[in-house]
Amino acid sequence: MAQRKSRADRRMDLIDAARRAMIQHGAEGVHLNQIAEEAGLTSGAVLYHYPDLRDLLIEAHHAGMERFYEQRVKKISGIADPALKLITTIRSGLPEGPEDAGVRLLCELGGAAGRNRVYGTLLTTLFDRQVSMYQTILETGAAQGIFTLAHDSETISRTLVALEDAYGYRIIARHHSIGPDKAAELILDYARLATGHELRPK
Amino acid sequence: MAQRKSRADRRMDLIDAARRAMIQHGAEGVHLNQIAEEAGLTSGAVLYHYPDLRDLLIEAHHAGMERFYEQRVKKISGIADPALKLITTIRSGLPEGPEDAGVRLLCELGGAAGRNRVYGTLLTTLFDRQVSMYQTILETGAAQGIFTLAHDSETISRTLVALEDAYGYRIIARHHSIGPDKAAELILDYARLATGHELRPK
DNA sequence: TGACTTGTTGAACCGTGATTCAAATAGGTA
DNA sequence: TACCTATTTGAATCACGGTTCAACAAGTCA
Repeated sequence: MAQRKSRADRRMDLIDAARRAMIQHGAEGVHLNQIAEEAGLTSGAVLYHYPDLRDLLIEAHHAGMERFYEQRVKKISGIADPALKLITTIRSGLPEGPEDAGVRLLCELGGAAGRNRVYGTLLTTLFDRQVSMYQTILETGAAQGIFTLAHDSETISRTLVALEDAYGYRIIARHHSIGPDKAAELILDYARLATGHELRPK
Repeated sequence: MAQRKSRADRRMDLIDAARRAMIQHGAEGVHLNQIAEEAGLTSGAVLYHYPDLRDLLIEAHHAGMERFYEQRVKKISGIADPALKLITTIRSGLPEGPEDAGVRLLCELGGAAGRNRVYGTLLTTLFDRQVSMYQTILETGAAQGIFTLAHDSETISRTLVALEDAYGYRIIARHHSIGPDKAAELILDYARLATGHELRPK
């Protein structure tokens, strides 16, 4: 028998198992047994913790987004220079490659969001949070006279997040000439235009 | 009994039925019976024409993309002025609203493209074709001295298509403040920066 | 130690979807 | 008209996924 665990621990395991299963089989194509297998349990045990599987899937998506966002915040937390911060932030929004689990999970939701309001809200919220993150950086840089913004910070930030999203999809779909490096360069090209800063990492 | 049809006619019907069924139930969550019902046939009849359902789904996606692309080309075909052509093209790449069937179908593929090479290739091909479409417009405008391009035409075009894609997803997910009009305005803001043209429709 | 709680299994059951195929039917054709 | 072939149906079958639940195992606590 699989090791017995506390309710809280097991739920965390299951959320993680669901995340992995969804990446393999799709957010909507995933089956209870696949999640159970991924967690090393039987389907009954999964149902014991999540009588309604949809709740588990939503929690897994929520956790995936939270993790994605936190990782980004962490990567830029120690950086003071707005230019370097902007460069790092752009990079942190892109998948590391076609197999990047965090972004794969987010991409799974794009289609489902059209049919499922909860997923739509999750994605929308994540988008807005990322926009805020960029706005802070841009306005700090502008206040310091480092950036000369071509538009208001919200417009530029929305564009930056949109570009990350779209190139994320391209990378996941294995575009032959747009990988993480090329995508970062394309977004930086825009950022230069929008901030009037050359944005060269020292 | 449903009306008897020629092989070619029936296949067209089925492709359309599959398209509708996938929008309702997801590209991967769709079932044979749902497609059959949408086509007004029984599951057996569907299998008679498409012994492997995956072939039908791929053809349906392919047809959806073809239709989407052709509609865009058609909308801009009569326009001579590069600026107006650019504005119209941008608008034609966005869904008309959250229910827009063409874009919904494309969004369905985003996640699946990570797992399915065929879908990845389809999306990548569409992306590249749209980039070419923009390049033609930009270079015509530049040659006429109307546009002053801030980057090479490929970079700008990729950015434009990426923005369309990303805002398409936002609109489908029902973002509270980004609808078709706002999205078009955001993309135009970038296009102004990149072309040096004010891009005001007369 | 023994009762009690909680987590897990495994088997049984049920409904559903895919698949197969003989029979029925519509259209075309000689 | 009668035949021929392509298309469609409907029922039977099979496989599989979700759901339930009695039994069991592993902790917990008095």
